[in-house]
Amino acid sequence: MQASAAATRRDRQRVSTVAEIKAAAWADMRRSGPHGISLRAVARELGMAPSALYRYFASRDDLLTALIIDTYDELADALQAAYDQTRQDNSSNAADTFVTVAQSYRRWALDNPLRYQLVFGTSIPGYTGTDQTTAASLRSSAILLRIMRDMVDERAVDLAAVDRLMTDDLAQRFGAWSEATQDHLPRAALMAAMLCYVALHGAINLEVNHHFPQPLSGSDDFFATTMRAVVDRISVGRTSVNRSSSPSG
Amino acid sequence: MQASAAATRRDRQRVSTVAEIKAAAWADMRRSGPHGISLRAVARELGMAPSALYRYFASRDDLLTALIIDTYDELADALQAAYDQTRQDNSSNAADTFVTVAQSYRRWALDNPLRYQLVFGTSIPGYTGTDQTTAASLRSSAILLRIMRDMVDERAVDLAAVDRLMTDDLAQRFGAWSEATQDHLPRAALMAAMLCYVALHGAINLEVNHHFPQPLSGSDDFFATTMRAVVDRISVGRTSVNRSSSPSG
DNA sequence: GACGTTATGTGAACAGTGTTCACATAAAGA
DNA sequence: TCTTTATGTGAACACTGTTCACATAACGTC
Repeated sequence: MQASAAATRRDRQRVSTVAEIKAAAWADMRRSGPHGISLRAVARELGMAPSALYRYFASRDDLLTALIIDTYDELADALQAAYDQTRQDNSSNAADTFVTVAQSYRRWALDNPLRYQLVFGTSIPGYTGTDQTTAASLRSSAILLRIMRDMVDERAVDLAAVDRLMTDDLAQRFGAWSEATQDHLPRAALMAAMLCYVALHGAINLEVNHHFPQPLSGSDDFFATTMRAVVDRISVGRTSVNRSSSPSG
Repeated sequence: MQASAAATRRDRQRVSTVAEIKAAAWADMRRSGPHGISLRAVARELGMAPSALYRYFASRDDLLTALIIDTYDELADALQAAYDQTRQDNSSNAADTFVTVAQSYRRWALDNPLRYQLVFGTSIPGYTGTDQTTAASLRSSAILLRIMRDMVDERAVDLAAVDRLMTDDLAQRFGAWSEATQDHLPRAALMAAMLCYVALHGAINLEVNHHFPQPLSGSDDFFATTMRAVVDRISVGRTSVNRSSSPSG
């Protein structure tokens, strides 16, 4: 009887094989696009029969789901790292942190377009397993909500102004959401977070999918300015001014 | 020799067959998802040999590209109709028109999720033919720019404020874009349009792909309020106030 | 009208795919 | 040592997109 971490040798072999399969699948995807993954190609690369893969993944879609979950985790790691690094530099406020984390989000998406498209594109044809994938996405959104918590604590969010935007229906919906969360962010803060997230997602998604107009392609400033603008929209005492040529630096 | 419109009977037969193929492809997609389209299934549905389809489309990807282009046109038609209808009601200003057109955009996307995902998801594995598809997308963006033109004419956009947001690099990029367009919209107006478009795309894309938090699922108000907020962000004399429970009505 | 040309459709074939199944074999636990 | 369990094999099935030689029907032209 060994320690439960190492477990039996066969167990260790198993996780190693699973990792190999995933690695080969990523390599295959790098060649054939997000949906061009082929079980047989993966099996060929590992030098085993195609049917052997079914000992590790119940189907091709299951393999894709595993890759999606890993990708969510990877994104969350990137965001968490950016958050931690910016926060420990205690000269910057929460609004700056948001812009920095948003930029690292974009950087990750542009550096890993395949991973991004796998997660935020039309993932799986019959997309089952929505339970697992949405659970995996929670870590990323938790980081964004954490930043909003910081902003609220710093009195940086104009909660009254955002509240004034909401209809009765919206106030009720965000109120319900607020009560469902652990740390009860004010409903206006959740609305503010959604406003930021919508802009963040829209900008990145358009850019990764090449839906940007030519003159903006590859512009770091546009994204930074957009994030600045939206965070300014929900801030107290809107004082956005002209910044030097590279606001990301 | 007949009129060039009707052309020969064979030509008429051809466009009819093309239409039938597309219709069968849409039906197939309704069953098997955006990427589950099968040439053989389409051929089976039309009662013809699979190889016969190659007389009409050079490949499966070509068929998909045709569907994408048709979809872009369909979306542009929906936006154009919303624009025309709102503008002829000359009591509403351009900012209202933007919100209305944005809502019809969202409505179209929610009513036709497959079409939407086909265009804005990870379209074609090796996505060739970007030339044709981007050309087809121009009609839709032209409508949004047209609304921005209306807003500028109504002095509704705070061009100075938006200009103050831009870095030197951005000012140059948007300046180049402005000179490249037909009616020379001020660079700040183009930036303002992009800010609106980013929010519009982000909100719709998240909702269609089910990336919204539970309490917001199916909320018309959230989208309307978000669009209001972003258009207010770039407007002169920001006067956004609480509206009645259904701002879309 | 008849005649060559062009467009359209057929069926077989090829290479590839995901998935299943009966079977072998190596490792693990009793 | 013996039984159970996990892992791997190879053949098979039912698909897929695509190509090719071949037939046929409609067309433009003489």
